[in-house]
Amino acid sequence: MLLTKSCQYAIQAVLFLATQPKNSPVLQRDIAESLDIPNHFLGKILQLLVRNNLVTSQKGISGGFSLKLQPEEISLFHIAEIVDGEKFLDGCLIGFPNCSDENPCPLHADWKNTKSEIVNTLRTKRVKELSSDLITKLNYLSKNQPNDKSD
Amino acid sequence: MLLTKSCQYAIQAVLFLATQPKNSPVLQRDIAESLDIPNHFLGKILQLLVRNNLVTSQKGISGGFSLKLQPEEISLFHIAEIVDGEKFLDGCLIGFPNCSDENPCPLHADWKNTKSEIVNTLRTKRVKELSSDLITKLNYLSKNQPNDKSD
DNA sequence: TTAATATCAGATAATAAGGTCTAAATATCT
DNA sequence: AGATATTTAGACCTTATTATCTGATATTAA
Repeated sequence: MLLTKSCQYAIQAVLFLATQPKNSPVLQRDIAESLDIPNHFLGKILQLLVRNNLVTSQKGISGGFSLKLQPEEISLFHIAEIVDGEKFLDGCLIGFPNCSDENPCPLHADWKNTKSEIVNTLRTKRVKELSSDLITKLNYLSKNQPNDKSD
Repeated sequence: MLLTKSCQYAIQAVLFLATQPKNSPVLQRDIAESLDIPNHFLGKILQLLVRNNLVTSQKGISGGFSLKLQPEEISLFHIAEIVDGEKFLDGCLIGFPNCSDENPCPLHADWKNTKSEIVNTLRTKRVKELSSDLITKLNYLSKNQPNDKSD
């Protein structure tokens, strides 16, 4: 898996927030149910996003989460860096220690190339244009698998 | 991590076997020490390769492991399928359930494209041409980090 | 004041990675 | 032929990491 579950959930949650009307915080529970993510696991992830200024939170009645940055400012790479760490795409494909430009493994050049394409995709894709696509998906989910994992 | 450690070790081991003279089995211990792989973990992986007819083993004195197929017949994809499972590259980048061509997540098309490139690389790269590159790497390793993890 | 909500520490479960030990096979030596 | 040392095979155990759950605390709108 290229991205951890935490990271996948984070991306999903941010995209989801972007589909919701701004200025009206969304409950963690609603996010979890809509996306079929374990509720409390999502909580931890959202806290991380809050601490990193991607999302704001509001406690108490009519509280919840909403995006802090504009959807066109947030790239998927941004989210991945926060959740999976800055070097989430570093490392040698076949696990050689000390694999580098100077001491490349037999696949170094190819993998480096592929990685830069992936990074490019993640940097280019921003929440704004992705979130609209998400709505279709959510409709599908709500029709085909009623969520029942939350409490 | 795209490939599990087991898979990375498997690829390293197969490449290493390809650098050794055919018809003279290589000891598991020697493979482990040369590549700095935990010896007994490697054992398990080699057994898997044997069961899948990629490698042959010979017990007893002057026994060891050697390639069963020709180095030009073995692609990295072949190894990855055996160790990480046939669907090691399936699945949605951001973890949507039911992500498919019919019900794509917002990144489906891009990720599908990237995956097919990765598959293409892994299918194209065969042990023959990669193993010679490996020798350079091994020389570097032997100079810079004497291996001491084996028993 | 209260109910609703996020926050946070910590426990538990699942999976990946690695280790220990014994059995089975086999070339070599006598 | 039989004993022996060497080596792979395999069952089982431990550790590390990731994923998930539980419950108590802090905050805040009503």
